[in-house]
Amino acid sequence: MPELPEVETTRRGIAPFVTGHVVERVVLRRKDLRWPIPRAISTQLPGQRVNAVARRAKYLLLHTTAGSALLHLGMSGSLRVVDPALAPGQHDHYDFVLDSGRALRFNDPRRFGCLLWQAPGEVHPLLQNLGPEPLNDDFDGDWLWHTSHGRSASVKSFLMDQSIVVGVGNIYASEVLFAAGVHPKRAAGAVSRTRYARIATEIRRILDRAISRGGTTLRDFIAPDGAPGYFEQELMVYDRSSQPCRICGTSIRSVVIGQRMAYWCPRCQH
DNA sequence: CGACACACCTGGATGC
DNA sequence: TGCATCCAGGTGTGTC
Repeated sequence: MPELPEVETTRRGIAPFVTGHVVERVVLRRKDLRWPIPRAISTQLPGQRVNAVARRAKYLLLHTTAGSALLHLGMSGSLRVVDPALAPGQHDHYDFVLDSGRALRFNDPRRFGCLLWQAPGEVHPLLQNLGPEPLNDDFDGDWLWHTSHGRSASVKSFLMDQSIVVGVGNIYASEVLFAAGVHPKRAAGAVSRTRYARIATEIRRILDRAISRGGTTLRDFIAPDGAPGYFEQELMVYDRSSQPCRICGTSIRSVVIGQRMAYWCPRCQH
């Protein structure tokens, strides 16, 4: 489900209810999600005050002085702030019960998400091989251009590789390449420096815009307050197979690239 | 290293 | 209505 805009929407939604509060209790209704939930979540986290709710790539971090809880939403995960007395649903896998009398509750039908622990001063292995944050200043077209040198894989797969740049998933990869006028199947190493500058600009613009719209809701994404994301209304190509291009009217096409569906306009993209 | 297929899991949509 | 099939926003792992 969530790409960077949905994770950032989630972060902003929970932060006011979590930051500065003590996690009084952790309720685990399963012992594992994608991976086993480490003991530290039960032994270290309770009693700790959350100093900040941060995001790195598509991971959320709840920082405390004892360490940080590392959360990933996977494909179908979502977080909500609830009354802990509210009966949990079938896929509500854990709660962090706060001293405010509220609870942060995680729901994830497919269980591709994870809940892990990062000790103070350490960087979790899952965070060690990540590329730059696309909304930070150290990311630009020249980084993409240099990194793409000699790569034969498609530019769409390249942009979705989290070691190249983080946060761009299947929806926004198609949207970015449409906006930049680049065919998704083009070899990453065959895209010009000028065109990468445009791609970098569009990544920033589209992710920013999607965040301001509360993300994209296609099937089941909800913000912590229960609101859907409104960027779906602004999608130019994603999930619009055989519908007219919003720019030129040509029928939008789809093709599988790297096991994922890609969408593009045959007239606007080359 | 890079490229790629596969795995994990459930639920909704579709087709017969 | 029931059942089979396919598809879905992510990403680590194994193989070549």
